[in-house]
Amino acid sequence: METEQQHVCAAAQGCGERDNLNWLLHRAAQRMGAAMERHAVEAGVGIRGHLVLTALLDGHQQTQLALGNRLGLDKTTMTSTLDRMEQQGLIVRRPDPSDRRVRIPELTEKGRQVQAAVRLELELVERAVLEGLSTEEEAVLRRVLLRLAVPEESGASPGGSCV
Amino acid sequence: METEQQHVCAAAQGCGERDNLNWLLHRAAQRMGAAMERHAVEAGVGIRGHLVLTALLDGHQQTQLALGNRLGLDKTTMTSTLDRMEQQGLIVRRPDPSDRRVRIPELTEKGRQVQAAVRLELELVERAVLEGLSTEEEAVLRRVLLRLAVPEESGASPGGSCV
DNA sequence: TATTGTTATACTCTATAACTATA
DNA sequence: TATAGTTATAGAGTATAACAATA
Repeated sequence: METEQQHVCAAAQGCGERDNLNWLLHRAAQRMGAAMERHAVEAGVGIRGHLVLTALLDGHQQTQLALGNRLGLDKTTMTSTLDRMEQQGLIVRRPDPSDRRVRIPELTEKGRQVQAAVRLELELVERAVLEGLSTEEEAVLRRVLLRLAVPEESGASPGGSCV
Repeated sequence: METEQQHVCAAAQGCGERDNLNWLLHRAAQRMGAAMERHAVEAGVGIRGHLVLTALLDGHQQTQLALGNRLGLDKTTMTSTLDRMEQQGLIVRRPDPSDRRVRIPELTEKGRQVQAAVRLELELVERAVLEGLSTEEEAVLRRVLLRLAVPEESGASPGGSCV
């Protein structure tokens, strides 16, 4: 019916959703999240749980609140997520002697193993999704997304790497 | 306590969430969506509604199902979204004489006005978010995100533009 | 009085299934 | 029998507020 030119995009103001950066971000996140969730759950934890496991990997001791702020999780979300992970034996909550209000989440050996296993699965998904991109394109993507996701720190660490 | 080198990122496998492409996408989408939602709601419709309005702008007549597939919305989500928009007088559902099962959503004049007003607001947000990026960086971002968000079409329309 | 963490509550988004009316 | 759309329901994700223990 409209093979000729397929409409010239309504008043030169873009074609709709494809020019909508917010939509692009949400769709991309939705698709990638769904693909990863499938693989992660088979390996014993959701992507939310894996995110927390990975954040705990570096050995920094931090309160639940600090961990939530770092990952963009509400403290109530943090509680329920850690509840499930503690039941699964992936983490423990260690009380802090210097401040008896706080609890420091820490990886268990099982948590470390599950993190590593899931990480391999997720890397495969990520690699498949990024296939065909040049090294530079991927670098730009990561750098810009980091700016959008963690705005205040992008200027603080100009080197780009995490040291 | 650890000013020296701030930990060398746990076994060279990345610093955690900042190397997690899925997390970057979700955080970026979450932050941008929140910023846009605030501005959009003041102008009379949510970002979800504005997305639908914009998709209807081009005048293509399409069923609710087709519209939902295009935007990545479930048909049940589509129904409730259109319900609200029809109550607000932003769209009408026109029955299709050739197939009396389907209903074709169409913009009203008010819908067109609200779309334009909200669009101006959202463009300001988008511009603020992208501030500081080079033209090329923004182009790469949009192109790559489009590939992740709408994979099958990225190869079908090599020109990049939407004609 | 302020803060950490928990619980309760609610609202949105998403997905599934059941239902209708058409085809 | 299959499809478009609606409705009902349930599950996550997210946010707010109230609360207990502690600072």
